[in-house]
Amino acid sequence: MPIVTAPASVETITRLRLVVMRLSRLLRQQSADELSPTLTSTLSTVERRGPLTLGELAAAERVQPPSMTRAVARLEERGLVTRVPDPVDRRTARVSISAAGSKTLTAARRRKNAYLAERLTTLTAEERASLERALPLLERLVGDQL
Amino acid sequence: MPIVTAPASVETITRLRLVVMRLSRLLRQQSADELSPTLTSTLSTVERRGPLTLGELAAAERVQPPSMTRAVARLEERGLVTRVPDPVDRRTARVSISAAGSKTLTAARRRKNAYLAERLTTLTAEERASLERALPLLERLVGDQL
DNA sequence: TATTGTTATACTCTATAACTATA
DNA sequence: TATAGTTATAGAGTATAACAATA
Repeated sequence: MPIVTAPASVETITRLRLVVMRLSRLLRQQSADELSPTLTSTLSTVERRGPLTLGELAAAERVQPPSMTRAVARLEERGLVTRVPDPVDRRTARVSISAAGSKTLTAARRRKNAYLAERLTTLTAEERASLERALPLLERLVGDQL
Repeated sequence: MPIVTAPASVETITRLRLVVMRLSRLLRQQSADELSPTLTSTLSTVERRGPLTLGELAAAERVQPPSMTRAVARLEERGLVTRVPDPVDRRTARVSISAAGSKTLTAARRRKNAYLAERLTTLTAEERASLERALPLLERLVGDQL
């Protein structure tokens, strides 16, 4: 471990930005037919963190409330989430995943993962381990709390 | 190098997908006022790989030709790239970065990097090193050829 | 008044399909 | 005919501003 904590280099940062944008584009294209990355991410958060208000969801997904209104409306149309009005504060409702939502998410995950998994086979086991070690760091970068 | 190459776990792949989408969203938001991630990425490719035809650019950025037509048109409007018609094949032209384009890219890089760099300060030097090791692997995942 | 969420509107990015110009 | 690129069109995702309902 180095003693001096040099800041990340300009080149590293630039490459990180570019590779993230390109990878996200690839993932978005790949999922054209199914649940979009945006809806998948939202549905995953609903599944993982239980019933949430729209505002909490927007904060978790780091989008503005109108964007989340739209995303939840789509998920609801497709029967993947339900909204239960808060009995105390009638301005809000809790969004929960439905049985169909869980099922859809599982199936979507399988297909989406298959695509990435196929690309990951080009890496050695050691390289994949290296990638796994970097994963929590990326998550901290986006402020992901498990 | 290990003998057995265990496949990446479902959980790892899922997390990789989600974190990439969230990070890309964060980066896109952050650059609302300046050069968008799409234009930045395109301009970076033009800078790095020299004069390219529109088709070559589309392939490099992994978008369809109409998307690239649009991106290049925007960059051209803003004087960041130039198109030089191919003297032999008059259907095509070579796209090059302009002096203004280089200048803009450098400035954009500085601002965009500042944002990511700030977030990277929450990592230890060792963690940043870990992230740097993973970077080329992510690049291979998207098929980035330097 | 303040907060939560929605509606209205606009813009970027991307795609597919159909077309034009050139080879 | 085949290829390179463009135009037409559509849809997702996101934002800001203005609004409505409730606290």
